[in-house]
Formats: sequence, C-alpha cells, structure tokens
Amino acid sequence: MAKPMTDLMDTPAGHQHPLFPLPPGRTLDICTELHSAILEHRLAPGTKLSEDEVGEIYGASRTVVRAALQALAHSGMVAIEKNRGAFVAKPTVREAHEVFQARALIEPAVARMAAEAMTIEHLAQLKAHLDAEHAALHDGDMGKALALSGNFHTVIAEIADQQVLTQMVRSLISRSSLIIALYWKRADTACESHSHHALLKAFEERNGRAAEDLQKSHIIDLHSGLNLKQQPEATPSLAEALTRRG
Amino acid sequence: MAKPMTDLMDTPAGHQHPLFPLPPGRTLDICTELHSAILEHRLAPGTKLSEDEVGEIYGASRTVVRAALQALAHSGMVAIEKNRGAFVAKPTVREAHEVFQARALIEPAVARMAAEAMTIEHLAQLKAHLDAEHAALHDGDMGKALALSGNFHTVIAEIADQQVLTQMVRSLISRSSLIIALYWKRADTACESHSHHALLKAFEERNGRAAEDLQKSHIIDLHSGLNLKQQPEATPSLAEALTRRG
DNA sequence: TGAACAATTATTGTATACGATTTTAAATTG
DNA sequence: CAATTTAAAATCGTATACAATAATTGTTCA
Repeated sequence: MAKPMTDLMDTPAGHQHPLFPLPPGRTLDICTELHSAILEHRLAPGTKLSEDEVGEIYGASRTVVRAALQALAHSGMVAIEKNRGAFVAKPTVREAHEVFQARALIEPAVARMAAEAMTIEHLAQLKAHLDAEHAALHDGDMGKALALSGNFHTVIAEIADQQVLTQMVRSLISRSSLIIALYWKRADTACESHSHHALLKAFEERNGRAAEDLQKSHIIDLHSGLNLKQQPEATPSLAEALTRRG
Repeated sequence: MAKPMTDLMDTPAGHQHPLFPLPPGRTLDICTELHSAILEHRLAPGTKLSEDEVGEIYGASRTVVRAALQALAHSGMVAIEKNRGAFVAKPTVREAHEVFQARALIEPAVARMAAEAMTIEHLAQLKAHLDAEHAALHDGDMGKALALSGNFHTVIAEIADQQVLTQMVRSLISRSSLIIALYWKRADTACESHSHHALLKAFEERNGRAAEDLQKSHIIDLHSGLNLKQQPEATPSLAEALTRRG
C-alpha cells in the first residue's frame, strides 16, 4: 500500500514548515511557541499580544513578531485589530458551531482514509500518543493533555497522507482548543480518551467504515459538550483585566 | 427560515476582510489586487513577485508588500522561499489531486446547505453571476470568465451562511485556478456553464439532495478534465524566463 | 461629585537602512 | 573553448526610527 511516493512535498518551496507556510527562522519559532501556548491553554482567549512584549520575551524585533502574529491570524488563532494590536482569538458561539460542523464533515472522511493507509508504524505512533496523553493527565498537566488530545486528530490526518485536508484539520483543531477554553462545560476531559481508544481499535482492524462512524460520533459528542447558549463572559473586561496581570 | 441573525461577524475584530484576516489598508489592497490577477490568469504560476517590483507598482513600501505576500502564502497562492523571494504558487500534481478531493468532499455538502438556505435574492445573485460569466465569455475575456466561474462556487458557500467552510472553499477555489492554469487539457471551458445552470435549477427547486449530487458530479468532472499524468512543464526555466521579461 | 474636554502616554503602521544570502556575470585557467 | 573561480549586483532578512492612531490620565467646569 505504501507507494514509493516518499517525498511529501516536491514543490519548489519544499523546505517550509507544514503548519505555517514560512521559511525556517525566528518568525516560525515564535509562531510555534505561541501556538503551543494557546493549545495548552497557557494563553487565554482575549489576551493581548503586544508586539514589544512578545518581542522582548523572545529576543526578537517587532518586524519578526509582526510576521508571526499575522501568520497566527491566518490560522484563526489570533485576531488583529487595526491600530489596536493582536489578541488571542475569542471564537464566537457561531464560529464554535461552524468549526464543529466542519469537523463533523471533514474528519470522519479523513479517518476513513487513515484507516485504509494505516501501517504498523502508524499504529505505534498513535498508541504512543495515547500513552503520552494518559501520562500528562496523570501528572495533572491538563494543558498538555488537551494539546495532545487535539494533536491526536491531526496525526490521523497526517496518516491519511492528505496534506490539504491535514492543514484544514490542523486549523480546525487549533480553533477547537480556543472554543473549549471558552465554552467547555463538562468536568470530564478524560472521556475523550475512550473515543480515541475506540478509534485506535478500528484502525487496528483497518476498518475504515467503523473509523468514520466513530470519528463522527466523537466530534458530535465534543460539540454537545459545549455550552453554546450564552456569551462566554458576562463581564469580559473585568475577566480580561484579571487574566492580564495574573 | 431567515433568522434575525443578521450580523455575520460579532467577534471583536469584526471589521476585517472575509478573504484575508487583515485590517483594511494598503496591505489588503495589494492582496486583493494580486489575488484577482492570479484568479484571472494574468499572473502565471511560477512568476516571481519581487518585493521591490510589487512595491513600486502599487506605490508601497517593502514592509507592506511583504505582509501581503505572506498573507497570500497562507492562502496557498504564493510560495515563499528563504532568501529567494515569493513566487506565484505552482501546485504539484499531488496537490492538484488533493485539492479536488477536498472539494469533492466539502462542496457538495455546502451546496446542500445552500439549497436549504436559498432565498429569492440569492437566486437572483446567482443568476446575475451566470449572466456576467456568459458576457465575459462572449467578450472573449477568458480570464474574467474563469474567475467568475470559480467565484460561483464561493458565492454558494456564502449563501450556505457558513463562514468557516466558506473560507476553506475560497482557498480551494483559488488554488484550483492555479491548477487549471497548469493542467487544464480540455478546450471547452464553457462546459462548466452547463453544470452551473443545472445547479441553479436545483437551487430554484430548493432540492438539497439534487444540488449535492450535481455539485459532486461537477467537481469530479472538473478533476477529470485535468491532465495530471505529467509534470506541468518540461522546461520550466525557459517558460519562467519568458514570463519574467515579457 | 460627575461628566466633558485636553494633554500625555503608549502602541501600532510604515518607511528606510544595513547586513546576509543568493544569483549573475566576468575573469581566469586548464 | 569549456569549466571553474571569483567578484559584482541584486534581493531578501532584520533592526531601527519616525508618523499616525488609540488609550489613558489629569484637568476643568457645570
């Protein structure tokens, strides 16, 4: 099944990062760093990302920080407002619905493709992922566990060997992390683990149809675990002030 | 059916362009301009986009041009290579397949949603679109006709009132334009018109299922109209040299 | 006391300058 | 004459400086 098409990217710009269309450099480093921080819920939605501040933290000039922030804006993780600056994005209720509707459309199909392309190495990779997630949960590192949980979905897309869809899934997962930070109502974050293990079982059996159905149910379940009846915060300015100078 | 949810974007950064997450300004202007030029096949894939050159054309500094080029890179229309500069993207055969696979997955579902949300005004909008396309074709303005043909798909996504999916469709359509520029083998570009008219009929009948099926067939047909057996050009350097100093 | 207004501060938008890298072309040599 | 080396030119990566805009603070007046 594994065709000799080993090179993933034979475009002239084949050296750039899969997550951001940027050449290697400090710009990409800052992107990756901020991206991880957001995925691990170390940066709350609405947090101001001052160019000077970020630049001082990472020892970079405003020029490169600006490029990083704009890159994150294109991924939907950062909102840039004219003459006001960049903020960690705060998805609306509507966007939350749309993101999970899109996931329910795309990810089941991707899971089916992944099941058909699954190799022993891929299965081991997914198992390691679940183990790492379990370990993080055991250590009480909720942020890391959540980031790994989201990354599980991205890895599935990578296994499906569909770069275009992988990029879409990545963006949707990242935004889902912000949505969960704002709207998650359940206390049990470990419930995901069950779905992921079930998915793994379908993958082991190379059962594309089962993987598709499980993934669809899983995403609908995640969607239903959100409290999307109200705005995220009644007093956003106050909360922002508190989170600002924690 | 038309709910009172009139505001499309109630996020704090609600003033930015739907196509690029950029605040209004010259950066967005240059983005829009280059984007149109690429969609109308006035800029060929592989064309070098020198920062100085573009900046001189639009009377802007390199700073703003860079931001525009990076924005286009995030949409997949431009490839940036380290220390070499920006080029109009040249999708590979693999990417061409993936883009149309993604379209075949997403756009039929979007068409179904659009059919369910269709109003009289939307139908008039779509009709006007087809008329404009027909007029452009009659005037021999192939580039404009092609851009309008692609835009037809985007408008459907807008009617479906799904911003997240609309952004994805937009990106896929833009890349499709580049793919068609490189790999299209049929001479009859007007054949699309038939499919679009058939879609319009399904929309008029508010037949979601029919719209979904028609859209899927249409995209598969477009995919099959590509010559994806070979690399786009045997002597790319020559062609690039010609387009460079036209 | 509270609201409206004005001056200050801080932050972003843009332009320009300098260093690093690549490309191109000329010059040299076998 | 062709291939290689070397030097020049062009282009990009980054930093910094200045201008424009928004936020803040302090003041004044009702």
